[in-house]
Amino acid sequence: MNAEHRHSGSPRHWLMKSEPEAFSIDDLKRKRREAWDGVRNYQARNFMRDGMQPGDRVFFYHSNCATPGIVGIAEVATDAYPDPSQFDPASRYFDPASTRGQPRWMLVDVKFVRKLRRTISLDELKGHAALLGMPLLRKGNRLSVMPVAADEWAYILALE
DNA sequence: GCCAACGTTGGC
DNA sequence: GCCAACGTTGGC
Repeated sequence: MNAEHRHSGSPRHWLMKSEPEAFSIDDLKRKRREAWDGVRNYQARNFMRDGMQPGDRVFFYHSNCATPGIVGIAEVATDAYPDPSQFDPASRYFDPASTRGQPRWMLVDVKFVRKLRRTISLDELKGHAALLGMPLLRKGNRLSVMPVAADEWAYILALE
């Protein structure tokens, strides 16, 4: 994806993973809005930097927990900007190779939209042939930010 | 807690 | 530029 694809067409859809022990959908609900810091994977960064625009919808996914799955909906609230944590030596996300002049890591703010009425678990998603093309379901996938096709988005919402 | 899968790093 | 070693992710 590149700059010429930005701001064209209808809003895109995304999926963002978070470990609920670190930051859950309930945390987002309480705070209303959050800077999605700590992404240190280039592909995930590129989706935020080059693909996301304010108003895009996001599936909030709980990973590394008892029942991994989609638990809510958020919305992209900003364009991408430098992740402040990369400049903070006290942060676990500090990156000594990054400079303010040439920041390596970008993020967006996301805001809470709603919780799903129930968790749509990873296990359940795997049971739908229509969804098997999702990067989320690819074996060994470790991306924490990924696109969701419009038809997959609608299909999943219809499961709720 | 285990470990497969993957991305990154660094020696050469 | 190769690739082994290492660290991390995340399901189970």
